[in-house]
Amino acid sequence: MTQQLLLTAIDHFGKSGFDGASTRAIASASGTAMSSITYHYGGKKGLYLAAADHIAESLSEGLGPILANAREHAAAPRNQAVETILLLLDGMATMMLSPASEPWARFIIREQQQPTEAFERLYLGAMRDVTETLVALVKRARPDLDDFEARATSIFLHGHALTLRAGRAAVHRVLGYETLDDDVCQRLRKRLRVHALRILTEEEVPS
Amino acid sequence: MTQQLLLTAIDHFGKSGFDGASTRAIASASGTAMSSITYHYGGKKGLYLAAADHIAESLSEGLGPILANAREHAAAPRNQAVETILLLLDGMATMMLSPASEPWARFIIREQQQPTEAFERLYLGAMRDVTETLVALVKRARPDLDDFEARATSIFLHGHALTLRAGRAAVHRVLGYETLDDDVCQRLRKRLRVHALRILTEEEVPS
DNA sequence: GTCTATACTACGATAGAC
DNA sequence: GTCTATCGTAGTATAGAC
Repeated sequence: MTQQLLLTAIDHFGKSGFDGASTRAIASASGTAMSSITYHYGGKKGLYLAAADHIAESLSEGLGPILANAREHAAAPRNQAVETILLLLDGMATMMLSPASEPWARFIIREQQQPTEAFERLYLGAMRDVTETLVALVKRARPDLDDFEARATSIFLHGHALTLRAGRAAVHRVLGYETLDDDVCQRLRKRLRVHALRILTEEEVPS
Repeated sequence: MTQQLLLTAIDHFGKSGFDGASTRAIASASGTAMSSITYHYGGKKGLYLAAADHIAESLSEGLGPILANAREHAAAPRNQAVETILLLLDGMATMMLSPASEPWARFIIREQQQPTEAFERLYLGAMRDVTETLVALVKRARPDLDDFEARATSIFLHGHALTLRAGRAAVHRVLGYETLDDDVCQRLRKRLRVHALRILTEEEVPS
């Protein structure tokens, strides 16, 4: 039951924000009484933070295999580092394109605009692993970049995947599709791969 | 007074969403009575839509000169098209990095996750001009791409600027800065330019 | 542990004074 | 055009039955 309460909470908080979501509605949609939120989580804020923790856990689990693989190649030779980054980015893009990510991505994006204690938990619990792994790989793939440039590059690479969620409504409009079917998703991922490859390939030094 | 009401509304709706924001708080922060919202906008929903319209107008005005320049170069030769795109992207990045964009960007990002009638107004009133101009320029810069590829490329290029707002909290963490000063912003824009340039340069065909 | 009942606060809308 | 006053509704929290 507490599991269902968490899933419903992520959905409602993501859609309406902390203030906009109502504990009555969350409890009702979870098939229980509102007072069970008080019993299990101590109140609305406790439920909100528990929802953030649950997202962090799911995220870590979802990217777990890819992240483990990426960490193994943290000291890999350059071409292998590039390929590892492409794999990681494709995993992130696949998540962002999946309908399953809609509820928790909404929650995270909302927290990004106005971070609270919940963002701290999201970042330390799951996001930091991803970003720091990505930065390490970028440094491996592009040893010519300094620390800032490598971090900025990581942000923009990560941003390719993020855009597919954060700008979803615009993506639909620009492509002219009301839904993104498997074929479209695959073509978007292909394009993302091409972009990343070009960004990760060191510039030829002109004579 | 109705101007102040709109600005406050954008801020409150952006932060708390439609449900979470309260007309009492908006009116109070604007130095007027709640009933003036009913008088001027017919109610909470009317104020929300008026806020979206106001954002669309501001956005159009803000990017106006750059967009006008971009449209002039819609049929420009390739190198010029690339340079025009870089200019447009830099303008968008500068907006996204500016503290002034925080309130309305929050509003738009929220609408992107769960579009309502307000997104329709934002898109048709301002965003479509930007995206369609960008798509036309990308086709000019990369005639080797088909329609879908050009649109996907436009989305990801646009995404570079979007990421600076939508993932702002993560940007702070990854870079290790609590605020983005002028120097950091300039280096981020420089990096964005490098990425865009690489993406817009046609691949050499390997023998 | 899960429910119902209730206390208290804040919401949006509206009527009416000025 | 802007204010105050008020109505009905819905919010969170809490107490207490079972």
